[in-house]
Amino acid sequence: MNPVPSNQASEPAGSASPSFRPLYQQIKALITQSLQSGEWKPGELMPSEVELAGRFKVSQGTVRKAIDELAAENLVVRRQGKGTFVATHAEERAHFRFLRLMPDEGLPQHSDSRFVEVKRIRAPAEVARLLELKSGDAVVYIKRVLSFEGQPTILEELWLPGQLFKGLSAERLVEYKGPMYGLFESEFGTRMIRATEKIRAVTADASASEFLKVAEGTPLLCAERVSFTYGDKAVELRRGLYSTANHHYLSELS
Amino acid sequence: MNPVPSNQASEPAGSASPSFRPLYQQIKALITQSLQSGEWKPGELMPSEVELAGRFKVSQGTVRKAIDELAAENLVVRRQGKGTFVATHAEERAHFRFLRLMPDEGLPQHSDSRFVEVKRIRAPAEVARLLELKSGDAVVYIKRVLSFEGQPTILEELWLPGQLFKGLSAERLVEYKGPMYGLFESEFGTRMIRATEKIRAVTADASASEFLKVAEGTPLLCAERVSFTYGDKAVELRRGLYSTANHHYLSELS
DNA sequence: AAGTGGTCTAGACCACTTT
DNA sequence: AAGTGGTCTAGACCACTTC
Repeated sequence: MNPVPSNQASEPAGSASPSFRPLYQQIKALITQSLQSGEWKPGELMPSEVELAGRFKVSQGTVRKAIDELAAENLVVRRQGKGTFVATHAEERAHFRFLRLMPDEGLPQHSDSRFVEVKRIRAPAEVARLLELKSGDAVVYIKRVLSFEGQPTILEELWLPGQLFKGLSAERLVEYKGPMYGLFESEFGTRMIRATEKIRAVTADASASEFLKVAEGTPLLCAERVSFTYGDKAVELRRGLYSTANHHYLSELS
Repeated sequence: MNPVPSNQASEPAGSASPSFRPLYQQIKALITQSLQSGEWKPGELMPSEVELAGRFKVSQGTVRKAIDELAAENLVVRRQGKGTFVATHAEERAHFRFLRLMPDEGLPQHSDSRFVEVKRIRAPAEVARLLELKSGDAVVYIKRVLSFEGQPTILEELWLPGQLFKGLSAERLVEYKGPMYGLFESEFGTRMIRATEKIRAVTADASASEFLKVAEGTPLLCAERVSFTYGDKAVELRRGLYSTANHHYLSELS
């Protein structure tokens, strides 16, 4: 009667540890695989819960619990009456998902991006370490300045694995409208789903003072971000210098 | 047959808006009320799901979904086989819940706290605004230095509503072991459940340089935290200066 | 009217803890 | 053995969207 595959049967005999994996977790892993493989692309409508339940031979409630967790992790988006969609960075509401710098007064504004440098280099040791590459592997290096309402506010450097971003050029970056993560997702099939940032206080050196139009020695936030795609694979290193004269970094603790 | 109170019937006739409130949300609100009123105290075992289902005349599944959300918000903690417990700050794992400053190398360490000043004052205008008090209302002011492995790292000022923290004294603070939130919860019945921090970069002034043993002009993180208890009521303002020579502020983006 | 996600119920069984 | 939370199922109905 019960179509559930035995949890115990498939475990190695010697496994003394908690060898129990709920069915909905297994379903979640299968759905994640389909997302990663591109069976359903960002922005697209996924099969309905009923359909997935049929495919996996489980009840709708079990599929539901799996999708609930994927929605909580922002991998998919549910819309009542319409269906479940693959999350995408090419959406208005996604623009500020990874940007925690907020204006002291008023609502978040869109930024203008000015690219200072785009080139391919060999990964320095520290970049290679954080991106889990071999030292000397090819990486794309990008340097840009972000301005809010005409005020230069962020000086940012990025390093991306060269292997994943083969056709990435300055021209393509300049002509693309919207956040870079949208471009990465649509043109290079790499979707960022999570990131961690380490933040420190530093002072502006000559270069930073010039790009951000602040005095040398001005205190700045330094945010070092590592972004991950499916399977917790690191695919971006970003180091930003934030001017906090009229902005602050917002952190919600819960 | 259905014990569910009608969602529509009790609505005002003219209500054109989305006047629908799922049953589990109503149950969640009722449970939250009991938490807030102290019917079950921090650290205590709550009634079982079956018992609550009986009390509220709903199915166990509905109670379960309510508690699921409370657990996700860290208001309660579930333990399989034992029961559901009211969350508490007087626990090892809660110590680092609101502290995002991590050592660059090694695991998080416990801090030593040295109190510089504890007094009652009238709330300055800005403090009153952030704590939603009237300007001039009594507040408790605390200033302290936190050290990790002997190194002074955080210079912190706190403002607490005087009304809620009547017996709070320097002696009580010094003799209490563990995080301040544990003291607030056990002695003053005020439990912090959420906070927001705004972070900026500043430079050390004469006072900060003395307390943190750094040169004047050293860049520091300035974190301004407002903490909330049940009902999104602000009950603490905290302003910390963090030395980021050997530490960083960790932010998870998801 | 039909299809989707969202809620609610009732009952069975499992994993874990305590008695 | 008894009690707790955790999983899974099956079916009903609701709210929302589209046809």
